[in-house]
Amino acid sequence: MTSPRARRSPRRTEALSRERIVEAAVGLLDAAGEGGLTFRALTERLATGPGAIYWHVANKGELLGAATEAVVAAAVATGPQRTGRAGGTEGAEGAEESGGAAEAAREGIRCVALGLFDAIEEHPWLAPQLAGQLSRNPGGPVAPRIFENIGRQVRALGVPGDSWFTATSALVHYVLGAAGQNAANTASGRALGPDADRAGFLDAVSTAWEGLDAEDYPFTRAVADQVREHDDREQFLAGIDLVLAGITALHLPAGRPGGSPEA
Amino acid sequence: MTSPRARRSPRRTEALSRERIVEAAVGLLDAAGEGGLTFRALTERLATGPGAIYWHVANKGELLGAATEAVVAAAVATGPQRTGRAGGTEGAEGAEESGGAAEAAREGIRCVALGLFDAIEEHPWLAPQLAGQLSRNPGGPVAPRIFENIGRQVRALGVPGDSWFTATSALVHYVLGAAGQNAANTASGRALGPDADRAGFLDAVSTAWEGLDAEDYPFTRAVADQVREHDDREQFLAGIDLVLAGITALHLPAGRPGGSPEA
DNA sequence: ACCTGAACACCGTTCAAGT
DNA sequence: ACCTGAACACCGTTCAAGT
Repeated sequence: MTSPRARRSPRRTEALSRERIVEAAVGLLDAAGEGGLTFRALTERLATGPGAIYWHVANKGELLGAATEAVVAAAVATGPQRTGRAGGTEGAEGAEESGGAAEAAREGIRCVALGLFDAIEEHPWLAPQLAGQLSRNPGGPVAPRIFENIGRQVRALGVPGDSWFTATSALVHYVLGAAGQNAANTASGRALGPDADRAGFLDAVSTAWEGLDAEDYPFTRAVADQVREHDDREQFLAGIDLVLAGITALHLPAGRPGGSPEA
Repeated sequence: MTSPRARRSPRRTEALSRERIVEAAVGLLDAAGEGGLTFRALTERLATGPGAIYWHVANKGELLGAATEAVVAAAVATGPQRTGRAGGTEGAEGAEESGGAAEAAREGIRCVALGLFDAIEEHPWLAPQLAGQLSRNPGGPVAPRIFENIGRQVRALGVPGDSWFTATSALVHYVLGAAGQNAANTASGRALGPDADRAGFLDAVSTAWEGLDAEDYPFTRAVADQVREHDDREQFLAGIDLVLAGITALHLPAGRPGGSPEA
């Protein structure tokens, strides 16, 4: 209007684009959760009006979907190179020793799963997004992306073709369920206070479970102390291994390429 | 009317209570999804003002939590008596034959899981609720209720105590992940049109997956037709059995009380 | 084509006031 | 104690109007 030059807004020009909008949306979601994503906060952050955003994006739902897709794509892309304990299996392609390829596939599954786990923990708003409206647009690329990455490793494991869908679905469902639950936990932990970050929250849950009615909740009470001491990632991987063991037992031919000694 | 004899007075008196409010909330959620729960719709349905509702309920979040708890409680309570294929194992308590108790425990797990599965399918708004803010109030009774019901059967299975938490967590996570994903699917199916109820939606997903890039999504494309033909409940139970097989392989003593002949 | 910004309908929540 | 209902701040979305 008045002066197209030099206004004290740090990023006045820069040209608005769908990519920049999605980027800003992810930033708002990370900073303040699902409630933090607002068209008004977005217009302020991007120094525009709502109409400009609606030119690039149909509505809030599509924006949430695009943010979800962006984060998931980044997560499964960088998954294999993570710094966590699930690295160092680059011999997967050439491995031909009995069970070597299968074990590499198992490591690959753990990698993809951990990538999603970390992404959901880093962006807790992802969990309900994936759980509640992932398939709002079934043609959308986020469901196939997860499915493809895990499914390839299932195939490499040696699972026969008619069990691919069952085995892959089970893994994906476990990953989404576990990671989602975990995100809910970390989110609540933050809400309790930034200092009592994680241990404090687990302690609160554990104490609450110990205080349950002894007659109605004997099992939950008995397990309460295991809640206090468990490690999230470790527990998550233990669950993955449980599903993998089930796949090995039910879907792998008797040759058990898993590498475990015959018993 | 004002007469106490009056049969079904849709509104008027009836005395407002927290229970009646939660009941109405579930009705609105079932009818129109999460967006259907509105204080204005609630006031109209209950013939009151918003202040009356706020007298019994702190805010919308608490109302959603109460609705979730009510539905989950009903689901796990009626689970064992369902009409589905997972009934008829009332001999669990007295069974002493080798493996009989363990197999009964497995059936019990399938029952509880199917109860939750059906509840989420019947109330699709439950899925993000359970995934995203189940542990918003960790002392709340919904997480322990699910955990307790599955955990007891895990104990009955013969899993040693120090694996209870791992095994039960894996089962719960799978159930929540699978049921949540399924609810998203059915919800999208309804959105596509009431006539193309379920098969039409699966067909759409299958076709979309077949149309994916051949180089980026070879596995997903190869599995597309299995998507079209699969049955939700069957697939869900197959996943349960996968996790159960993993628990048997990793956490059950060598005596394998599962009933399978020794090998 | 891309952007502006006032305006609209609707939402959760509050609160002085009633019984 | 329990309920009423106007009012408030905020939200997603639209659209005539500008460049």
